[in-house]
Amino acid sequence: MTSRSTYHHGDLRQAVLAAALDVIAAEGPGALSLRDLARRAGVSHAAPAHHFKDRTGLLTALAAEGYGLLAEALAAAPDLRERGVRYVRFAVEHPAHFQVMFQPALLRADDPDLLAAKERASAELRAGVAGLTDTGDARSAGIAAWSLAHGFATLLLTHNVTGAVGDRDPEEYFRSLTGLLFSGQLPASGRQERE
Amino acid sequence: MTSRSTYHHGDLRQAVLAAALDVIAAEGPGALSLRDLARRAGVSHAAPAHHFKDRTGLLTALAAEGYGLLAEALAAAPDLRERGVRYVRFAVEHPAHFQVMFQPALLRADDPDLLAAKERASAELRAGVAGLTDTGDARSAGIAAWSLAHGFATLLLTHNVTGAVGDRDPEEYFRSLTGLLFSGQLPASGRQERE
DNA sequence: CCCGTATCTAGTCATTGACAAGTTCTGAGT
DNA sequence: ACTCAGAACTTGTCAATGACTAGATACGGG
Repeated sequence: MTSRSTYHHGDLRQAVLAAALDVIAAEGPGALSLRDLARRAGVSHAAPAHHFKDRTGLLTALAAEGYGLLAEALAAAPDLRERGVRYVRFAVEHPAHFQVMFQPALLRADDPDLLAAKERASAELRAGVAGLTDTGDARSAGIAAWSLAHGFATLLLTHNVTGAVGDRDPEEYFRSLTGLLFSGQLPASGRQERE
Repeated sequence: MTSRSTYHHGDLRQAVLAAALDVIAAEGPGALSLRDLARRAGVSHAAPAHHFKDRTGLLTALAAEGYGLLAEALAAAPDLRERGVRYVRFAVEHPAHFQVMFQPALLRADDPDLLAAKERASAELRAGVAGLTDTGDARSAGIAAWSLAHGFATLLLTHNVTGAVGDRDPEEYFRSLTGLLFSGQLPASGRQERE
């Protein structure tokens, strides 16, 4: 990709997005440099700006893409637990997207594409608890489930549970976690001594 | 703080840390600039570097401070649920610390102070599930509880549950979430239709 | 074939992080 | 009280970056 015979790159937008994902996954969003991405794509230093306006624009495009992928990943899940598993799988398979999606400070919050994609993903999340309305507060139930999946995914990506998960498949581990929770093994309100 | 009669600032380290917390809470870690912090403290542009080596050093110091504060906040909680509530409270009251603590890419992972503080906080987290060993896998139970609290805290700080929480106290809302979970209101494995 | 426009290049400026070298102050030891 | 080693801070500098502007090139509809 370093040399290029034609004046036009052909698919610079996708090339930059792909390179950005690599950089973010490896070194985080802070290490992202438009000029570096331009070099990787073999174009001049200002070329990426034409597609994304600025750094924030690029990150916003990535986040929107991420929400779209998440919506796809969650679609047609058989039940709530499986939806959680897919949420975790998404985070593991798309760590760069996931990171950017949940750092509002990096994004243009009012971007139309971002809002639309976010709404699609949000609808999928809500669909996961749509059938639980009569057993309690569906919205709260959804937030509880989302918190569990999101927290596990985040801790996973920040290397805070690597020891416990070990060689096990993270998705499988998460499945067992949900089993643990809903079987009542965790007496959250039970008193206990300070060790 | 803009003018200063003495050659030495007196407490530049603390001044820079405090200013950094303001910036991060308002605009995220990416907006952090050592030179800007120097200006706010009324010192020359290179003064902060003497205390923190570089940008990563500053962020690492903040993260270490954060883990110390978290360990304090969790200490002597009466039960697991209350420990979760305090975890959420910590995130709400120290959003800048919380953000930095869970972005490994920003930190020097092998920093001794960071590791020590992290270990203290980790010990407090483990203590929360120390009494549950006979009811199941204590480590997994701990990770489940941590995931729930961490996920809710993260979603809260990223403005992803503001609508649901509304005017309610986030801590109180989280308390009710744990109640929902452990009362078996959430049939995670129950089949359900696609809406 | 022509021209409007999308795509990309080249040049520039202010800002930043990092480093080096020099200056001012503090305080421990005698 | 004196010295001096080192901590705290300043000044100067360099390469890299984001953002902007103006201009060159190529594509595609009419």
